[in-house]
Amino acid sequence: MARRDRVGITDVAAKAGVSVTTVSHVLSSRRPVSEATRAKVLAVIEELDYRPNELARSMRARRTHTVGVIVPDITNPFYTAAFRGLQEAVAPAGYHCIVTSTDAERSVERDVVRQMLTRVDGIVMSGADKRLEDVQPVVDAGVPLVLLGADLTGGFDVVTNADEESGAVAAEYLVGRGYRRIAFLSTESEPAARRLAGYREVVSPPEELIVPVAESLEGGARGMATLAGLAEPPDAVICGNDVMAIGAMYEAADRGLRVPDDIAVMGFDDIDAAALVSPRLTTMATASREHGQVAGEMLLRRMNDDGAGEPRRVVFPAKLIARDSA
Amino acid sequence: MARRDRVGITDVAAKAGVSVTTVSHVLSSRRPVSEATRAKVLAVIEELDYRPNELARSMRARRTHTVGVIVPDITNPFYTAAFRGLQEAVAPAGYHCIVTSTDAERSVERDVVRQMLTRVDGIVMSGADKRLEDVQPVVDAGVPLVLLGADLTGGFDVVTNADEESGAVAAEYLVGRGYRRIAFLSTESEPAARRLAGYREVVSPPEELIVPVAESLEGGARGMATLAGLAEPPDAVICGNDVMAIGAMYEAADRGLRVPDDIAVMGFDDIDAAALVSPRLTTMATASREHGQVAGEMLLRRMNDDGAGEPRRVVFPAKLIARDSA
DNA sequence: GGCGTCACGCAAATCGTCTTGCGAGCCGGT
DNA sequence: ACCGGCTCGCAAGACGATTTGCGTGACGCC
Repeated sequence: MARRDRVGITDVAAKAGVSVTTVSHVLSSRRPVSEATRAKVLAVIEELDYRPNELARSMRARRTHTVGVIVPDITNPFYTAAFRGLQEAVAPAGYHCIVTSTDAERSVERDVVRQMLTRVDGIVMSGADKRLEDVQPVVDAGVPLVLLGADLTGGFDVVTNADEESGAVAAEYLVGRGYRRIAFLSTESEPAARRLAGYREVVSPPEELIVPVAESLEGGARGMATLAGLAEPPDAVICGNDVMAIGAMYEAADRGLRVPDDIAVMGFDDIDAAALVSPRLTTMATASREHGQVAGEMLLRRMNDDGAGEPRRVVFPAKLIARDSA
Repeated sequence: MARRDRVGITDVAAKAGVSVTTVSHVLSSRRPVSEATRAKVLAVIEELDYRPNELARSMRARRTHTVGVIVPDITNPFYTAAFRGLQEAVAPAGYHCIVTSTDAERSVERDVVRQMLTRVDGIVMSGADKRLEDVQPVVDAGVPLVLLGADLTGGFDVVTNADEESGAVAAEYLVGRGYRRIAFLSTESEPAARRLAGYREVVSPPEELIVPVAESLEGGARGMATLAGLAEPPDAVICGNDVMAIGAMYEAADRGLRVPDDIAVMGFDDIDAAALVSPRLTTMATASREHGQVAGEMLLRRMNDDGAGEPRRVVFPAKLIARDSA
């Protein structure tokens, strides 16, 4: 590929008429350098557009100024926003991010982690269905780790969402608005299960009002159909996430049901589309960006202020976004 | 941080009772090794969970198996999907991705590029408003580059979208459906300008039908308001992107205008919400994921099959997603 | 016994930078 | 003339692996 011969520290030294030692010391301030030579060296560095080879530096210093980020699906807005926040937190400290989307494949994830271990200073793993065995290799390697969106306990920090509380808040909100028969469209995913649990604590519903569906637009629609067919249909429904909620609203519209007059609909996540559908969807937001930000800050601490210390756990509180659908 | 003492190649050699040379050779197959010792070495590697230090390897080999990705905003679904495609293309070849979201800040971008140059084998830069001067440093450094979403010419590959054609196709579609007065809500952005140009070639509209607005939900709404107030209002409107189109539909609904009966609405991008609003939005899709995939493949070629050769240019054709709003 | 092949070890060089002990000039002060 | 500070050069060692020329036993074959 004939990568153009990079200018090295020796080139700078030669051109500036000093030794590499001195150039290095100008850069690191590890030894005093006279103002005159410092200026000279900096001028040459500027002129030659010299950038120290980060690889060599990393090798010597045993730190790469890089953090590894593992997400199940970067296409999912939650992870995207979290990554954004994470980067905002670590970039000012000079850290880059290696990102890998694993499709939630455990084998892929394992390989990626192994590869990463020798090239990053810390790792952020995300995904609601993480197990201890998935993250153990990182802990064993002594690499700082922050878990995002899952809630495990081990030698690492955790930042997650108050899903259960969130489910409860949603239910309470509906109760407060006067709804009496509140249904829940649930799925098998971890967060949905916790949201369901929170809802249960508030309303103790008859089992027929809890309908398991697929985590999709169609799933939501089918759930709404099932509920509408009940002998005694609900007057409100909480859906495992916003996409399902939107699907449910469609089905309601198809059946001539008015939202929220005939049936109220709530979702979770506050995706972009939630504010764009009509009626605008009332939902429980997740502070995804803040998740990432906090994860980044925690990781920085572990990587710099020398990471020992108790594992920490940050849980983001539920946040209601009241709009028109409930 | 007391990173646990990593096992090195010497540890493996010692435990296997062979020399580092041999261990290295079973890994690289650069010299023949007897089946017996190869097995022994591999067993020890497994047992010790040895992973060669990628940094040292990269340094020696002068290649990092890492590509740098620069996007204006990773939160934007277009770039997210493109990144997904990119990763799908390069991961099988053993490449990682360093991703940085620059907020389209030129200064940030410049710094990031400089940092990246010493640690990646290739770079993908994206953003519609790239200028030659932004990418020149990469070319100068002799690092393979692929530009995504912008259309410049230089010593690098380009993959972009047929925005102009896309605008023309949208206009033709409306004409074909019998619409006669077709308006356009435009913004200052590059892609929007090209889409507008395509539309102009098809309909040669009176100037009053081209209304410049802000690139947002509100912008779309205001644009619709303006058009509705015209002495002779349009019967269709093409919006610079889907978000504006959705805003326009809202305003139409507020004014009692039925879409598409009273006025048809089209957008660009095919964002998630486009399929979720009602009526479902007819729009021109961008094959974002494919953009990334192709970019990845092009970059791989440059990095491996030894990159010389004519710069290549891939333009994705327009793709109409016909739904209910037009 | 001579010779060729195999399989492997040894040791040195490389990648580009940082770190450090040991001096060596130089200058000013006494 | 001596001494203490400064400023800087020299040279060697690390970081952890890859690569290679040169040997050297072992073994088999003629």
